[in-house]
Amino acid sequence: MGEGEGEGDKLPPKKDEVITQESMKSARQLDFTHVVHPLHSNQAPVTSAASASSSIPSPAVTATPPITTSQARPVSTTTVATPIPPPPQPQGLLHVPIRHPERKPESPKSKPRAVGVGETRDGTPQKKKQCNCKHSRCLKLYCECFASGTYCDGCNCVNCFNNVEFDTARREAVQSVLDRNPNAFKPKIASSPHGGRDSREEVGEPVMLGKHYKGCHCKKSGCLKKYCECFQANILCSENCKCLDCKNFEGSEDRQSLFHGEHSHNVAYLQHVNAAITGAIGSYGFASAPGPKRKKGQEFFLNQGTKDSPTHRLGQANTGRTPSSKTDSRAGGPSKVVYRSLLADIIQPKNVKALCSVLVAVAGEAAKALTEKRLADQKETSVSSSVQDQGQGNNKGDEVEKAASGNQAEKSGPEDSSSDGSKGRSLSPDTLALMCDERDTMLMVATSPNGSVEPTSQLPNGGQDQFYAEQEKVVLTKFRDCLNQIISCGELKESNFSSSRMDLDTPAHTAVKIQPVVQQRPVANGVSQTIKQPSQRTTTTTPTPTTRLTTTTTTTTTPTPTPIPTTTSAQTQLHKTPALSEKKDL
DNA sequence: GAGTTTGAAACT
DNA sequence: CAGTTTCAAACTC
Repeated sequence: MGEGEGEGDKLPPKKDEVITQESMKSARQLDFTHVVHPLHSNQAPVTSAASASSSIPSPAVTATPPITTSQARPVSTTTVATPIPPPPQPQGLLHVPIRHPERKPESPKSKPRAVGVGETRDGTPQKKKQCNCKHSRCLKLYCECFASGTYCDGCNCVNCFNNVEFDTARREAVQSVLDRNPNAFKPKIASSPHGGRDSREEVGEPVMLGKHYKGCHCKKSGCLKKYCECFQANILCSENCKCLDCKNFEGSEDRQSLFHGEHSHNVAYLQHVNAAITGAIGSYGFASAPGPKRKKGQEFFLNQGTKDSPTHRLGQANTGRTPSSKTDSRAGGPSKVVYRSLLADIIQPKNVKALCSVLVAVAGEAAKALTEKRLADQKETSVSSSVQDQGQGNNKGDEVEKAASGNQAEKSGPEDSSSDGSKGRSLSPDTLALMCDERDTMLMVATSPNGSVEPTSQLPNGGQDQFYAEQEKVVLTKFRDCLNQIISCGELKESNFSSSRMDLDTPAHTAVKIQPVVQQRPVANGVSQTIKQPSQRTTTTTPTPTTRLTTTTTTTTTPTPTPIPTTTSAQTQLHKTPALSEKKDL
């Protein structure tokens, strides 16, 4: 192969790519009118208009995360600004997973590809894969960008037609593809036929996603490599698949060893764990969303990367895996492992944000209080020193303080300190860690007129570390309290879940019953507690806690319970915690 | 980074 | 619809 690539004129337009201006309809027209979406029922519940547009391969209307959300970013390529005026579309369309999500999770072992940054539905930055097409002009489904309905953006492709300049050709290609397969631009991974995952998740029901509507046809990969679309999408092979020697089924030892065995420390696994935890704070971790792209994510996952969507991967527990021959032959192993925290429906991103705000506010308060205290101490010190020893250096008070601090030896001077602080320690580490969106707020607090809260400018160097230490202590204490509240929340939910399971322990709820548990070990800081497993019928898969998880492992990853505490009530519960309610006071 | 393998997409 | 070819990603070395 390889012949004929190069300049576009060398590529004779194939019969399905000949551009006929007269007959050509706009991409939107094409996509909105004649495409039938039998799979729509498997997608997230959106309006009919949204469903129609969800298949539109034009970036202007696909509303895939990378396109729709990246406009705030300084992306300079032409693909971001779409010349096509986007048709009116429901907001819900923005949440339609990107097409071909199974392609998106970045393999930890794959080559480092040039990537752009997209965002998942919740705004989490996520890598957008970029194609390397050479012969398809990015106008065939071979091209991931084209297949996902997006323009190529910063890709490494050659002779790319998948951009604004060649929009006409692109539209024609779209039409051609749609003629062949009206579902070509639909997500190939169907969620539960019973409804969208969103609605299910809102009621706390386990999100069962993932069924390749065409199925894979793998022969040699055992469906345990990313060649397999199912595997890549973190889903199990289904009865739709026509694969040979499939190992991507529940209970597969190969598959389990891949995820939980000797590879338990690899990046993919960590992505799984992280995705699970991400889910605990409200992210869907939909791998696909290139997402999930936790996507993907991550990349589920895992992302993604991202095999970053455990829930996604395990999504077939009660969906579509109808008792087909394939299912029957494979089932029998342990039930599916759903990495989903009890807190998944409790902790929402806004809660995290609120927590950050609270902590930042606490930091500010602490800084203020400490500053006042310090100034008072300094007054006393200076007075006493002047009385007792006027002949000695006028820095003695500072020296004493330095000695008390015990860690200021290498301070070179106020300027250095200030500059150092601006680079590294102008804010305490915990504050920095919390400052994601609160940076402005924090700066405002720090520089408030009466506030004397700005330690860098108002405190002598000698006490800075101690100052920060004290501030840190206050903040971390508050953070610990908040985490304890969250843990209590989860325990409450868990206990409700456990009790309710007894009620639900009927054959009709078998799928729920068999969900196993992932139990997080308590973390070293002693804050978290060992969470009892609600079910003993489950296989315990204990992800190895990593340093990356140090903070978040204070929450427990447990199976998704039945919807006992609804999201609303759970959130209310969370908001009742002193820590979060304190924000109002502040 | 180059070459190979793989399976989906495209084609016949 | 089945078989073959093309293609690009995944993977290996």
